[in-house]
Amino acid sequence: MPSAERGHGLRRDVDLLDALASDEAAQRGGLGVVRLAQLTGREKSQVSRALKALADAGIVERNPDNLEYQLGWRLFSLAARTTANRLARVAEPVMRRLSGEFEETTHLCVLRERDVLTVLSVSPGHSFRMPDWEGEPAHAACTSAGRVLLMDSTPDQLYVRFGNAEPLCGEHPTRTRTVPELCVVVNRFRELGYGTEDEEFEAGLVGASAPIRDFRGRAVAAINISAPKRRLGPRLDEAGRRLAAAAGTVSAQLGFSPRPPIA
Amino acid sequence: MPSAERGHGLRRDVDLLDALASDEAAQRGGLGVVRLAQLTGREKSQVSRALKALADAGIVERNPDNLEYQLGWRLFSLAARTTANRLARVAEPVMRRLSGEFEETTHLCVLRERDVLTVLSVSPGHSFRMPDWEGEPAHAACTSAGRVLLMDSTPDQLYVRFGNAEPLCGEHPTRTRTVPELCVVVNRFRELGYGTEDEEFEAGLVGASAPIRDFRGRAVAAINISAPKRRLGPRLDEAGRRLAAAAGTVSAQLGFSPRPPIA
DNA sequence: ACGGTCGTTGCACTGACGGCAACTATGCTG
DNA sequence: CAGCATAGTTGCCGTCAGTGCAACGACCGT
Repeated sequence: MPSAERGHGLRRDVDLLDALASDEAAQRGGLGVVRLAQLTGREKSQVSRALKALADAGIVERNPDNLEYQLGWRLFSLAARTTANRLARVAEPVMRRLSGEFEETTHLCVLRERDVLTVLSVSPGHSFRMPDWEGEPAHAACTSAGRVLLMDSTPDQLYVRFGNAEPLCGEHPTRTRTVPELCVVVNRFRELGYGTEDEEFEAGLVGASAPIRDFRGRAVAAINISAPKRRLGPRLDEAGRRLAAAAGTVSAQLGFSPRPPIA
Repeated sequence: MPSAERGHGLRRDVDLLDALASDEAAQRGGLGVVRLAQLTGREKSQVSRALKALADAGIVERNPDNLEYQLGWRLFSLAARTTANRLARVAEPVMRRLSGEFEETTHLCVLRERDVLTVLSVSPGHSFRMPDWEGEPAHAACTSAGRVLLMDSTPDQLYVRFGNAEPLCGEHPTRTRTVPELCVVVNRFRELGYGTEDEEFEAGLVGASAPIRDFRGRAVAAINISAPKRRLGPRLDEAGRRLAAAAGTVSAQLGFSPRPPIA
């Protein structure tokens, strides 16, 4: 049996989409069949047929000249309907205000498996950094944003999520290496209402985060602000409180009522 | 024979995604397996399995409480990483048409910091696309394109972006020298849906611009047409309306849906 | 406890995907 | 212009993965 591995059918097509969203595809206008076959490890004939089907569905589009493929209109239409997008639309004005107040970049993050995904970045108007509002980069859950998103988890759930993958945060000089230690930190964050990080994710970088809750009360996202320690360090706890208030505003717009029914 | 038609594998899964993008799914938090089976005409067992695979790939997400599915972060990421690239592609043919109609050059502009960068220029004859994203000239935000790109900003944000750098447009005989004046102009443009300039950036030059929005509703670029006043002047408002319509076409291809974010 | 709905799982079947190879088209090189 | 290389499509057949049915477990309200 020469076939390396047989993914669950559809997962392979996702690989195609990922390849079409890669930097290489961005640099050039798109990607051809053979290149896509290389990138995904599939047969070029399969790639040809799969792409034809995908193009038929509008997921990808083809340039009639190059015969190169790119992501299609339907994907963008779908992306507009994701919860991440709804969140971003509600949170963006609040984040803009925060960015203006602190003159730093704020991020909107969601939790995916063991990673934190930055969905939206808002920089103050005069930021010198490029608009790196990438959707993709995923960080380990040793950031304040990640820990804030874990606030609702029980120790058992933390174990399920992180298994025995210790140390949790790789080789960084982090104080929390095991799940029990993470529980302690998360508990403190829960009582505070916000979380902070002090060079735990990256040297010289500090940050604060606060959870956004949906109508059910679940922490669905986190607002984060991070910056070099010498700039934000002294104001870190103030930033945390402001973030908590801002996150509360967003949560309210999502239908979250702080002290819901009952007790 | 219950089976209506058998699409090419993934096409059926696209039906699922479409159902998850429906208004019904947006109103409620998500959709359950049985409902999705009804909407797509598939077996519920198949829907269950297919969704499990899709969730595994990150295309959809599951609410652990309801067991309901909703569109996932990966769609958002794919689209976010590709919009910049797609922008020039979908805008180019539209701009070519506009150039032909008006016999003038159209520009595609993006906002960076306090400057407007021209990314693509289309003349009735040929088109020049700027290498990388670095457009060659950087104009102050006193052009119609720049102001159109500022349509979503609040006065506070404008202050953050431009600080106290007055007069805003250098020594040119411009009517807007301060941020409050800029706010007035921007507000008018927002109501119009397009913006115009009359010798404000350069003597003898008039122009019109309209904003292009991506799938998340952000004004990511502006489509602009500028020419000597004696040629374009009389048709300037007509040009503005045409630009707004053209920009709407491009926005739609970027997944922009005019609907407001949430109830 | 009961019926009702929702969601998952087991299992046999078959048709659609998987790979190989032949074919066409285009471009580069001597 | 022949020759070679690369890109892309199509035909073919074996087999594997999706399909449908039905049984099962979970949950909810009366």
